[in-house]
Amino acid sequence: MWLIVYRGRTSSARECIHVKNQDVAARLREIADFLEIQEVEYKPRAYRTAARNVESLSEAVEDVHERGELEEIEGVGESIAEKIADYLETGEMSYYEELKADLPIDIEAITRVEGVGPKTAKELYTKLGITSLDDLEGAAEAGEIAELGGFGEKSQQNILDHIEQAKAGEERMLLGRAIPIAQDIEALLTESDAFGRVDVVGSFRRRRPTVGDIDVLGTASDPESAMEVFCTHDDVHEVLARGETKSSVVVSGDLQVDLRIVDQSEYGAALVYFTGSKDHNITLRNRAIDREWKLNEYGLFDVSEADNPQNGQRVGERLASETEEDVYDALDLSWIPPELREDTSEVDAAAAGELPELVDSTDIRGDLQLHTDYSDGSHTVREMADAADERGLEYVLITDHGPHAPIPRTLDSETFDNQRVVVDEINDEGDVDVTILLGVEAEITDSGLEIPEEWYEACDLVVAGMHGLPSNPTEQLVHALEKYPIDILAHPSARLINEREPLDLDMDAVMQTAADEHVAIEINAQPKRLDLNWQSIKQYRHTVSYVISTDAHTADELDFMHLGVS
DNA sequence: GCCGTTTTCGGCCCGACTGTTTTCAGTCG
Repeated sequence: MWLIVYRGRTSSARECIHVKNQDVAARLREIADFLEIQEVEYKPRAYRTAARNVESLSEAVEDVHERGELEEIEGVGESIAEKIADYLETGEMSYYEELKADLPIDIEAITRVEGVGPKTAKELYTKLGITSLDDLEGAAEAGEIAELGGFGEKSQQNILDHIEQAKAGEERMLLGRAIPIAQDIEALLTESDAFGRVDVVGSFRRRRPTVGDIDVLGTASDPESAMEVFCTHDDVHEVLARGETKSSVVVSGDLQVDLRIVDQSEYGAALVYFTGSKDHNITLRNRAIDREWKLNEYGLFDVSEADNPQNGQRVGERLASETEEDVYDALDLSWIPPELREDTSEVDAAAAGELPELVDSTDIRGDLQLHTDYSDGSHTVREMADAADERGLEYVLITDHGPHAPIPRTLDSETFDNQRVVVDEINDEGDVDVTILLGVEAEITDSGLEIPEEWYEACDLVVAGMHGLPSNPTEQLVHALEKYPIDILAHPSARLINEREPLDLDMDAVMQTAADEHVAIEINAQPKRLDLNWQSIKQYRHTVSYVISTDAHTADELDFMHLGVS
């Protein structure tokens, strides 16, 4: 058991995963940096792989440790497992502390500066005694860095340009916020004569809940003029790099956008490569290597006859590259939807022809959580009904907040009865082609579900959710699910991406109770929630039933549905 | 330091861009 802590922007940067997992991952990454400085071979990569896999665990690393299964984590062997155990048991990782004692610099912060890596950090420490971001800023402002051999004015200016960003920490942008920006860029490039095909790839195409940057792939008959369009359009705040085939710019909202221009005949291989994830790509590449082939962004090549397969981009006989389907097919795999390319056994499933059929936006018939001006929504029941009708929904469930929700205005017996009348009227009039169901979002408190007994009968469905931060959330949730006639558990982990860590829940217990009590689990489509998270959705998909709801508080928010679907 | 439907030893993904080099190391994705 540990406390959920808030440590400002830096620690809340990534998609909310268990804090301790992130702490362990951060230590392992710093170890990798220190080893890289010492020019140790291969170990840094091993530590980084372990860090990434610890960070993306869907459960607390402490729980894994308690079961004695740390070595079951991909990329964690005997040695790294010992170090993790050391940290979990003592609060310190002695190996890390030793390395840090030898080189007492804030490696994590300093390498956050764009363009500054471990080697540079070491150099700056040895020659100027720089140990922190403040030291670094001071030295750059004093012009000391440009004086160093191997550095120049540009290196120094680069540090000054990016130090504020490094101080602020890394904040990943919500997918919901990135979508309009990415669509604008895509439209701008597509409409330009310089570009042929244009696709937004990377974590955006995989529809991760947050994106670190926007990766764009394109074709162009004249790459130079295409780069000109990309690097000089109105919204470009800074050009980080500009080459013949690859450029990076920063646009509004401090969002980095990378463009890669490739040949039309190699577009499929590039799509695969730049859609990722990194681990998915490595798995694909290893599959190619097993066959004496080579996979890169230019294609899939048979290098069994090649003299020097490492040498060059297009070595050997080309097997595939034009479309994604060609590349996957050549590797004896069915085409894998981008959302699944996270290296969570999708490659094995594709090899066995057992990929699941994914839910699509066109499968969505209704929306089972939305709010009106009876509580904290902006629009009336009638307005929400019209909006749902416009979007072709067959049914919606109105779920205004019940008593004890931590908001100024909640339903009471009088307003609830009144809302029932309004809903019945709209249904009876029949001038909207959508069935309006009436429910409530009942607050789960330490006393249970405190809504009037008669509401259970009056509601078509009861949604229950937790908005506070109790010390024993698992107990409260399990108790509520067992004792009350709840139909849907809303946003189970209560996370708010970049703002609030998920509740420290025994998710196995919650999901099993929900299954036993026939309670559906909500996939909340609000950009900040996307809760239940995708890892857990996959983990419990054979245990519970899911509903996807927008939790709309305005008519426009009904359009969030696609985020929940993703 | 990790890992193995050819290995418990011998490999480890791969290429673009920048700045400062006079041929390449460092960084990034």
